[in-house]
Amino acid sequence: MKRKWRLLLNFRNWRFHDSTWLILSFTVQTKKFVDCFGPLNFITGLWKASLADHNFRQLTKMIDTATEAENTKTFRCRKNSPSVEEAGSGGNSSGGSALKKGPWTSAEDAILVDYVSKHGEGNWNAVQKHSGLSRCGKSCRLRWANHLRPDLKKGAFTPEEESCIIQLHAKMGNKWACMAAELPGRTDNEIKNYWNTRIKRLQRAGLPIYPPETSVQAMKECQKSQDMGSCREGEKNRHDASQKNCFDIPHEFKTLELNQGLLSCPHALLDLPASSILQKGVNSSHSFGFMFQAMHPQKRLRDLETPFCNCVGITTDSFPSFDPYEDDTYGKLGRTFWLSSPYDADLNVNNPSIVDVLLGSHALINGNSSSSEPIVAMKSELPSLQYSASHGGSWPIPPSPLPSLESFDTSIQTPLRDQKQSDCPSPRSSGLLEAIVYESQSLKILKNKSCPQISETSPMAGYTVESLPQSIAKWEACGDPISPFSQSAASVFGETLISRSSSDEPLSAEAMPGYKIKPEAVDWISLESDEKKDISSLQLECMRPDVLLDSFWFGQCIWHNKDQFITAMDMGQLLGDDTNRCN
DNA sequence: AACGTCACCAACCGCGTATAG
DNA sequence: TCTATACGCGGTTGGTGACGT
Repeated sequence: MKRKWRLLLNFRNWRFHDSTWLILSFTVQTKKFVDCFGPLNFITGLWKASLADHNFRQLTKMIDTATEAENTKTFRCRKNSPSVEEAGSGGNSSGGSALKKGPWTSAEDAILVDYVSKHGEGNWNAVQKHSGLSRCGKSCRLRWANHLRPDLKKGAFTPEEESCIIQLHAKMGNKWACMAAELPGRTDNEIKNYWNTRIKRLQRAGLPIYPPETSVQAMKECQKSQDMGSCREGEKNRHDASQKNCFDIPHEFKTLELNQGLLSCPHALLDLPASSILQKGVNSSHSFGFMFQAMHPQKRLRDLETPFCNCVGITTDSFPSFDPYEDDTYGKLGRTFWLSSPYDADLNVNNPSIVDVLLGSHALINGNSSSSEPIVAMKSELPSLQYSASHGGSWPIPPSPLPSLESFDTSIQTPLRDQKQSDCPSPRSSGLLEAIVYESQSLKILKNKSCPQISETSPMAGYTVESLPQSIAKWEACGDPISPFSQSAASVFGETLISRSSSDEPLSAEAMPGYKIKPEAVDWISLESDEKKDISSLQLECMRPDVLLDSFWFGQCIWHNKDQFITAMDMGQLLGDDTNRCN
């Protein structure tokens, strides 16, 4: 039995090395194990089979006692890799040399609650020292703030809260903490998670992030403050405010301020800031709410037919009204999809100026972008297929390969509008390129037109109710698989964002955190010679049925790192033996 | 039943800021 | 003024269960 513990010990130490981490990349469901070892992943089935609960603690105790010296040595070795150290810390080491990570146990919660009730909040690093919790102060604070605080409100957000969050986000942007302050009992993390989830949902559905009412309201507030002179007080002040007063106006709205002319043109609010998409990425919660979410292919069109009618009913005097919070995702597409796709080519053909206006984007003028926005990510999300595909069609061809976004401001100013478009404007590309093209057009327009002019020349007022649906119908009738509807920018973005990491870049250890392919020979070398013998001798037993069964579970290990096969088998052997013993 | 996908959530990490020495 | 430390915030990751295929 002693030998087995030693083998397990070796295994435990091994896990502290990056190269062996994968060995333990299994799911743990045995709570006791988690409680004792922390988030150390293990093989549930094997563990359950091999160790009864009653001797579980005994096992861990033995391991800790017997390996104290080795652990000390190991920790010293791991000192250069804090993350690994923390990740590997079982949480039961004494002296605070290792901090536990991962899910909190009820026991830890109790300790923390007890500590805070006695000492109050704050001084979180002292918690570890005085309470014996093997958690860093950061973790303690987070746990308390997000879960243990007595004033926390549990459960799903109420519709009122959701409404509030949307409005707050329209005003504040990603100031989660500030938003949480406005929502008693809710945490910034909660709100953030909610928002991110919601954003994903809306983007998948191709719906605007903000309901129009919220957007308009935020803009009104902005304009109001502008009228009061506060806006004009300077961007500097506003920037300061964004840092301090928690009532920052998202720069999308700031941009609107910059385009004062547009503010006087309500329908200009219908702008699609495709550039904001491009600048920020679709995951950006700062992405402007008015953004036309590109429609998904035909199947969505039917759902949207009615809303399109609603959409075209928009006049310069009114916005379509609806209850933006009727459901959580504006799931009733028909109700909420109040703006048409900007990639409706027929729109462009038949009513080019409509597109001009629809796409005329204040965001284009917005050279600023939140520091928190994933610009870089967005840059890399540009699907290369878009450009190459565009060559084959009559869609406006960019004068150069799809520019990087560093130069995007320049590229979108390219007067592509002057380029002749064919009568059959089916783009041979998906939405992103159109977005770029359209944005370039609209930028030029915005640069050349003042807002009143836009207002006067706006086709919105003269836009017929039939036009949009008809345009869509044409696309549907054409059945053009590569029509703008067949692959929208949004879908491209979304899909690309989701899949990119696995498809766009060659896999490498660096690109795959946690997947350190190269084994560390030191693990094996560092074993005592008698331990090697143990392992070697155990290999001879590998043909035993129970061992084979166990080894099956280590398939991942074998696959990822065949050099560590022995260790995996060793572990399987160990557990197999334990099974025998316990049974 | 197995598998894949997605939504949700908890927790971690890095960075910036505030504060004390 | 500089440095170290504590804290807070926002972005991101990883686990898990539900659901669909």
